[in-house]
Parts: sequence; C-alpha cells; structure tokens
Amino acid sequence: MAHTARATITQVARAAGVSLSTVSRVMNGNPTVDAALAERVRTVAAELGYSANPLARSLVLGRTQTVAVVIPDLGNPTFQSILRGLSRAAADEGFHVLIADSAEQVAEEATLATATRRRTDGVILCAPRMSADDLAALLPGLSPVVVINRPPQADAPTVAADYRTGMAQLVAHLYGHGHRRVAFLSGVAGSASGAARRRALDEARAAHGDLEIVEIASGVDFDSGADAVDEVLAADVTAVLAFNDLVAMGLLSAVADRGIRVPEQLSIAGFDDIPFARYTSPPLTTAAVPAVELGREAWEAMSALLAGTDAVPSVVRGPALIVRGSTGPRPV
Amino acid sequence: MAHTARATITQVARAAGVSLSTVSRVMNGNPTVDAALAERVRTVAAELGYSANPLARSLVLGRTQTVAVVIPDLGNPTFQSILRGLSRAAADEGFHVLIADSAEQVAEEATLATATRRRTDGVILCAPRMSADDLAALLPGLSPVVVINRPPQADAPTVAADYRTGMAQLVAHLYGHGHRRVAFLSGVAGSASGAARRRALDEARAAHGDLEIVEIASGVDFDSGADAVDEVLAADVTAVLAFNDLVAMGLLSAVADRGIRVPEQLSIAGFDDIPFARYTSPPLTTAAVPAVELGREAWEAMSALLAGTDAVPSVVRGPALIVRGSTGPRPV
DNA sequence: CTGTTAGCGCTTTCAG
DNA sequence: CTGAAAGCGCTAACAG
Repeated sequence: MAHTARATITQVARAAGVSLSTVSRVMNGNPTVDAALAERVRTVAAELGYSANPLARSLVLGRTQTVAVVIPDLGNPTFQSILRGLSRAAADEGFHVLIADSAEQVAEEATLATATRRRTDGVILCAPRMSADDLAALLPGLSPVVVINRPPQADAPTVAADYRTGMAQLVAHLYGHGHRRVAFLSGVAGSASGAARRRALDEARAAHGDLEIVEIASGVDFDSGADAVDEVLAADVTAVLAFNDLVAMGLLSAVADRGIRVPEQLSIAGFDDIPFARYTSPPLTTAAVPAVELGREAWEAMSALLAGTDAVPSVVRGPALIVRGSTGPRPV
Repeated sequence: MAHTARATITQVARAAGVSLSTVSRVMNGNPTVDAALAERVRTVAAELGYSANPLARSLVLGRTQTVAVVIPDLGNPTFQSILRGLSRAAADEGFHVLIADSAEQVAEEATLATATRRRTDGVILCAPRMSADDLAALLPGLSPVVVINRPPQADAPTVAADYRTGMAQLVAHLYGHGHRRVAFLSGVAGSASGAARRRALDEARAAHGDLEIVEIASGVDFDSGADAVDEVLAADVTAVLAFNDLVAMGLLSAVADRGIRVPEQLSIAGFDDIPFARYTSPPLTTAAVPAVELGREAWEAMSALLAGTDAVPSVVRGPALIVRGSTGPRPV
C-alpha cells in the first residue's frame, strides 16, 4: 500500500488516543510503557504504516546513522573494493553510506569532506591526494574521521596497506630471478603510497650494489601504462615494476602488440591484485592489497570512534606477494 | 581554523545584532535585505565559519539534496560505471548520493529502497532483481523514482540498454562468420536483461533455420564462466555467447588452460564492454553497454522528476557491437 | 506509567 | 526592510 503522505507521530498519537511521548517511547522500545497500551500503539502504527521520520530524529538526536566516504576516483578498482567492503560493514550495523567522488581533483577533497561531514556522523577519507600539511589541517575539523592509505595521523586513526613491504617483496622476487636492471613506472606525483614504494626501492638499491632501478614517470591507469612502452623498451631493462595493476596491464598489452613475450623477454609486475589481474595473459604477478578488508577495517575504526572509544588503533595490512605468470627469470 | 562546535544561526544573529530571520534571508540570498546590513551579517558569518545546518534545513524544507541508489552488487563493473556516471552528474547539480548495496539479496531490495527513500529526495533502482510484480508494487510508494535496466514501468521513468538488439548484433556477427551451432551461457535466472537476450536468440533461430543455440546455465561472474568450460566443450559448438564479459573472461581463461585457441578453435563473445574487456587476450568481442551514460541519464531523469516535470520520458540506449579478437570465422 | 513542555536549527508567514 | 512567532517531526527532561 502506497502512502502518498506518510503518517506523523502526531497522527499516530491521535489515532491511538495517547500522547506523542507515548508513541515515541513505544517506537523506541522504551519498556516503561504499559504492555496493553504499547500493543495498541503498535497496532495503530502498523495500520498507518508509520515509522519515525529519520530527518527529524537526526536533528534532535544529533546523529544521522550515515557516514561519508570521499574517494579520489570511483573508477579505480581498488577504491571500488574498499568502498564495497566499507559499505557492507556499515550496512551490517545499520549505517548508511554517502559517497563523494573527487574525480582526482585534489582541490575538491577538502570541500567535499567538509560538506558531507555536516550531513553525516563521520567521514572516511579514502587515499586522499592532498598534501600532508593540508590533511593535517583538515582532520581536526572533521572528527570523527578515519583515513585510508596515508601514514599515521595525529587526529585520526589510519587504515593502510604497507606499500613499502609489498614493493620490497616484489623487488626481492625480481632480484631472486636474476634481474639487475629494473624499471619503475612511478605513478602520480603526490601519492603517499608512491612514496612508500619508492622507499622500498631505495632500500633495495642500498642492499644490493648491483641493482639498478630506472624510474619512469607514468600515470595510474591503463593508458599511461601503454603510453610508457617506448620509454620502457628504450631503458634496456629486463623487468618492470608498474605503479599498479592497471599500469601493468596497459604496458602488458602494449608490449604484446610489439611481439615481445612476457615473461621470456620482459618480466612485468603490478600492484594491488585487482580482480582482473589473474585474467590477463600471462596472469599478473603482483602484491595483493586486501582492499575489501581495508574497507571493512576502516568502518570498524569509524564504528569504534562513534562508540566513543578513546584511542582507536591504526592498522597496517601487509600486502601478500602473488607470483603469477608475468614474471620469470632474467632472459639470458 | 577548526570549529569544535559549529556556529548556529542564533549565534550569528546575536553577534551581528540582528534577528534570525535576517541572517536566514542573507544566507539564502534574499534581496530584500539592506545592503549594508547584509554585508555585516556576511562578515560575521564568515568570522564564525557559519553555514546553515543541512539537517535542519532538510527538515523544514522537506528536501535533502540527496538521492539514493540501490545496486545489486557494488562489485559488478557495469554497476560501478553506472554509479560513477550518476554520482558525477548528481554532484554537478549539487546533489549527494547515498548508496545501498543489496549484495544480490533480492529480498533486501525493497527494504533498502524504502529505507533510503526516507532520508533522500528520490531513489534510483539500478537493475533491480525483484519480480515485475514486486517492482510494480514498490514503485508508487517510492516516488520520485527512476529504474535502470528494466522494461518501461507505469510509475517511473526508465533508463535502459537494449540488450535484445545488442544480442541480435552479436548473433548476426557470429552467424556471418559461419557459426551454426552456438552456446549461450545464460546467467542468473530472473534477470530482465537475460530475458531480452533470450528473445534475441529466439528471433535469430526463427530467422535462420540452420542456427542452433544451446543454452547452458551459468552465473554472472568470472568463476561461473570458468566453471562452465566442460559443459561448453561437451556441447560441440564453434562459438559461445557469454552472459556478460565477466563470464566470457572466466571461460576464456579456462579454455586457454586447456590449450584451446581462441578464436581459431572457438569464438567467444561477451556483453557489456567493461573496461577490462579490451585487455584480455585475445581482446573480447562484445556489445558495449554505455554504462556511464546510463548513469548520467538516470540522474537526468531524476533531476527532471525533482523539478516537477510531469512526463519524464524513458530512454533506451542501443549497445554497440565491438568486434575484437575473441571471435572469428568458424573453424573448418 | 503517562502527559506536558521545551527545544534540535532552520525557514517562512505575518505584522509593523 | 526587519523582527516576532509558528512550526517541520521528533526526543527527552520534567511533572504528576
């Protein structure tokens, strides 16, 4: 039955011959109401198809049962997985999720976060692109807030994958296969996870005097991987570490077009282990970022914050090295 | 500057030495306020970092500047693209988007739609899985509502891809390449778009007496495509039409493992043209569903509804046949 | 145990 | 042009 105009608490009260407060108490399961009366109110409420207006409740209670998620790009598979994990975890606790896609417009991030925060109980910043200073300045006004994939923060718990360790595993894997000259497709400039990757590379170079790593600028998507093919081939390397799986796949496809065989002539590794990584040919060696879990854990941190937990711990998840067919021994 | 407790309109009024109404008028750009006074209010508001509480506004205005989107699976690339197109279009008009992932739980759809509707100005049902009767019954109580990828409805504008035509193009493509015995991996049972595909198949059979189509049950994801490999090979066909790209990719990968060459020994076509379809090897022949546009158009329909447009037209977009390397002539 | 009253923060008549 | 007052729909003291 469709109710053109929804019933209000006043109408229910009148229909049941009681006061507003009684209806409110009954609807909120307050046990200090006479059983028979409560039953009558429930019946009337059911007949009228009544349930409390969430907006009015939000205004008076000061909570909306909603959190906002600010994402740099809804088209990025890793963020999609994070969002999915987060959304389902939140839904399990009866929370709604408001999404805000900044479409990689760094300047929009703070605006979106601040704006969405006002209609929600908290905001989750997913891999914000803004500078460390901007982030630090923004956080206090957003509380409660949790941040995904940035270094630990003073004013917010953090949930992140350990990109440094993941990259270290990838390099070790390649080095173990005899590769000594490797290209790194470095992705977007300000990325925090990019800095972590680079740190791992520096450490590897320090540990192995005979390891050369050539950094080649790139973007973070398919096309930038494909576009980098000439530079990669010119760099005379035997293996390449792509910024992420998307870049790796773009490169894979471009080198295939040139008749170069992977991994016989060139090894290529990605990062993230997006759902499609196993379906390329050859399947992609990568470091698996547990995106869905990251999303779930971000919700859990938010949930703890909302519950008033004083010190919510930050969490770091180590990516797992996934060796598939796109990497192999250095060509002789 | 972080404001622990946000300023209220009352505080601004007091600080500026005016009444609430004046502040309200100024903030809403009401021109009937003395210029000097308005300027003073604006200054004070800026100093206090004031902006109206959206919740309170929503309650009194009866609109939230938010719409809800109910999706069967946030993990499905096509739905992700639809969501992205929708979210950006809505954001461009200053609207927020609340997401609800039913996780393919058909029974949840109505509940989610009804619940989210109450905190928003309208809801967009993305490819709802529920029966036609359930949908028809649900729609009136949700108004304004728009439906994606279902047949035209009495109580809501509809935005859909023409799966029948898309499938017809695919069959024609295969038939033209000499294929006469083709498998169809049929996907999930109740799907409206599945019925449209099947209709195209029936028509093709009617048009070509020598065309055989073997229907093989499957799911809608990678794994179900891979799982179907034995049945496909046993069916003795020269080409297969997968329910969607995911299924096609799963099958592609499974047949590759068995050393079967595509398209020389077997042609495989997908549906949707998800972003990864061009990166499989061979790249996937498919029917391109313009998902991002569908999302944008769904928003436009909602926007029109919100603006009070009486008869918002439904729109149908014809998928484009994309011929890539996974289909070819029938093996001799 | 139940009803009356006072707000939550804002917009909008209605007077002046 | 500006202020006072009512009210959006609900919850939570506060009395009885």
